[in-house]
Amino acid sequence: MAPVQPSQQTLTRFFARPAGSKPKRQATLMISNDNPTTSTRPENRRDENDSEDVKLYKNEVSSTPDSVEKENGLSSSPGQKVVNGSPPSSPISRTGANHDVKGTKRRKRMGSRSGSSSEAENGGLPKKNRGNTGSGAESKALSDQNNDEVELEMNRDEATKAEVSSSGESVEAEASEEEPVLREDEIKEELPLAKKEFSRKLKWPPSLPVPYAALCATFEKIEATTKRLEIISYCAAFFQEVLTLTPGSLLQVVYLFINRLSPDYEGIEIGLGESILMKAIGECTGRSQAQIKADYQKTGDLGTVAQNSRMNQPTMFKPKPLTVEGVFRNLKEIAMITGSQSQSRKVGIINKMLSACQGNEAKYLVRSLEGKLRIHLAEKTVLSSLAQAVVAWEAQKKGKSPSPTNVVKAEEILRAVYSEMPTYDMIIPSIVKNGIMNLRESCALTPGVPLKPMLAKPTKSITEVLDRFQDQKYTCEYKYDGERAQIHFLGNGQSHVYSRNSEDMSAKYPDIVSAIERFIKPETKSFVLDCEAVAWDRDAKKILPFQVLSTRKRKDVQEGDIKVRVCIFAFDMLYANGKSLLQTPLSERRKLLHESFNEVEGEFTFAKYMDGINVDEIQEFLDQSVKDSCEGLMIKMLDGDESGYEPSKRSRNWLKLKKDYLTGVGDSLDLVVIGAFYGRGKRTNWYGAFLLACYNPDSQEYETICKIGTGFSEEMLDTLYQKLSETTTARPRSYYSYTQSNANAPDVWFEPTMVWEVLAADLSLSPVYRAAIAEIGRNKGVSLRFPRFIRIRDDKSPEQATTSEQVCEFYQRQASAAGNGGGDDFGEDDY
DNA sequence: AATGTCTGCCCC
DNA sequence: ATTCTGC
DNA sequence: GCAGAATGGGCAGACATT
Repeated sequence: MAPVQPSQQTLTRFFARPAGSKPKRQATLMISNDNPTTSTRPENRRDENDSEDVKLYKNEVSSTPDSVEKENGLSSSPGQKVVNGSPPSSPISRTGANHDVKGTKRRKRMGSRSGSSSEAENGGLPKKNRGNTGSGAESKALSDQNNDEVELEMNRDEATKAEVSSSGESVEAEASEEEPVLREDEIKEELPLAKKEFSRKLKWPPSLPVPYAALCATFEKIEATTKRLEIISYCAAFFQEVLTLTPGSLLQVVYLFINRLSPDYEGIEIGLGESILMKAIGECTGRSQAQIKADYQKTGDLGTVAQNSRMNQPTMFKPKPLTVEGVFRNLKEIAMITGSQSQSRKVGIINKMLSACQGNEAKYLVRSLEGKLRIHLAEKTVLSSLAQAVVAWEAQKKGKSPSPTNVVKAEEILRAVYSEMPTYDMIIPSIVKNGIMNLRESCALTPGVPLKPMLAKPTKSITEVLDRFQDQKYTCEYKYDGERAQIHFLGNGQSHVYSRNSEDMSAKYPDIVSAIERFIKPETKSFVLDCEAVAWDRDAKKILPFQVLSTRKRKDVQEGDIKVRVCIFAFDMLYANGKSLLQTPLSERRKLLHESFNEVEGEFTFAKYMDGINVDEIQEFLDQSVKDSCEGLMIKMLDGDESGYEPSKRSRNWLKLKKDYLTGVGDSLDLVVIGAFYGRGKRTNWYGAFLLACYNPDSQEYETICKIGTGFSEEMLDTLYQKLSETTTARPRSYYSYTQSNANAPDVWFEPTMVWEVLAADLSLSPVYRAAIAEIGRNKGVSLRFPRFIRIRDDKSPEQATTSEQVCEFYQRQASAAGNGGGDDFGEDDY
């Protein structure tokens, strides 16, 4: 909400870096090994990276020699052992390091958890940590002094002000309109200051290509904090710089920030993942796959692996520094390569880029290729930042200061426009040309461009639903278990089907595309519908499970070859005959929907619904929905301001109620932990997921049933690592039944010691898991859909875990509950 | 031609 | 998909 | 409550390998 944020919060509140964030862990690691002074290295490290980047393009792209010498001096200053932004590769053994990290982390965590109840006795640990990390702020100031004395003065100045403004911030965020004066101040003073910091470090000559290093330096800054306002300020400052110096590159810059190559519906994909990336890194650096893999395990980040191993390859010629344009072009080229040898050609391009990387560029390049930037910044934040940057830029052109009112307005406009037309290819040129305030005129909801679908919040009980909707009018609809389908009809006879993620599925559903006109009443000329496409058995005239739908072909589907038929269940209408209906209340949208189409059984029907009902009726409707092969209910506000269609918002205006959300209702199993996978990102140095099994008393074997990776608090993950790492075995026990050929094998195997309660939405027939494989009798085991951890069952031994027979019963019961008459009868041909 | 591996703003 | 976490 | 980032099963497709 707050349109402008004091960037200098960084300086005064550095110590408040949240627990569990990556930098914190690094700091913690070092605290445990070094004295307090050296524990400030992470801050130094970042500064140093910055200076490296500055050197990069100041020396090689252009020539503003101003602070280069000073910064060189800083880079070579003693005591800065971390050169390339990696955590210090600790001399102690991995195990030892883990113990230190986890020990410290755990104490801190528990301390902060119990903080309110026993502040006095536990407060010491977190405070100690804070103190140590907090000295980062001092050290930051110190290095800035080396760096640039003038800025030090500014920082101190800012720091004082930040104390004031940040203390008023929480109040202001909630009552944003009451203090416009303060905001005005902030705008005038602080935005330019944030900008100034970047100008000094990240300037490039006007109209020359944007150095990739400048973008990566911004990523680095962003990654170092979790404060959203701070992130936005870095992001916005960089965008503004791009607008000022090289406006033509803003589109590519934004694409790199959101880690995409084009609008989703164009379907341009990088088409390479972890495996090939590891191969590329190995090839480029002359290191073995085993080494790469070990590094990956240790750092939890392929980007860091690439950055650390990059230097090993001697280069004869110093490659030209990377530019945003060049990197973007190469990424797109990689995405376009297809056919035989395509993978090695992709690797070739990657290697060329990697050897041109300097400083932290390799890290972010690899993360871009992976498709995960992991810097706590994604679409929504980029949107806010973009709005701020544009307002500041537009004001700057007129020699004025940006007004906070305009910032708020611009953010609103941009958000609304983006959700209706999520296409930066249209939005950014329009902004640059016509200004952000006029954006609505050029970009609005248009059939042919998919909009972000409205999402629903999970609800834990019927009571919660009633609490939310109180005495207001609401409606309950069946939640069908299929695939979201946004159907567009352009009026020229053309139609398209888009998925929940705005992928163009028209090629997967030629049957829908050709049939849609039969369902339209004559007066309906153009529309956008929100629907669920559900697998449909035409003979039995009933809904088929999601697993059947997913076997449909996706490409080059000929209508005659279609094996899995679908029925469309329409539940909303977003656009009709040239008019957007997003602001229209649901009751009217639904009325319009029903007036505009004819139902055809088994092909096109309206979602079943029931309006304005009480608890018992909801319960009954919920049960009925499950009997009718649905997942549960959607509950939606029917009238008033809150009943509009809000694209991309998982708003409280739509709730979803599924039987497994209700405590004590879903399928709950007690399963044995027999293996684990190392975690990545924020789960580095922990297990990120586990392999579970049920028990078969007949064979006395543990049969794998699923992996599990959600439902754990960080504290629990820590505990689990400590407990389970002591039960590892070199090989799987002989009495474990699992699929061997598969790459599904865990990183570590355990002895069977622990039982967990696990919740699932459904049971599925699995190609890889072995649970109840004999009982089912189709040479397929059973697995769980949407498994999540509930709790440890200390009261159960592994032999008391859920048995294969019980798993089989669960599976059969589910099939009959769905009205399948005692056994599911789908897909028998396959077994 | 059969089989194996990897990938997906995949779908959920 | 579900879930947890910092803001 | 939002936004982001961990993680699940399982499918068709695309390539690589045999």
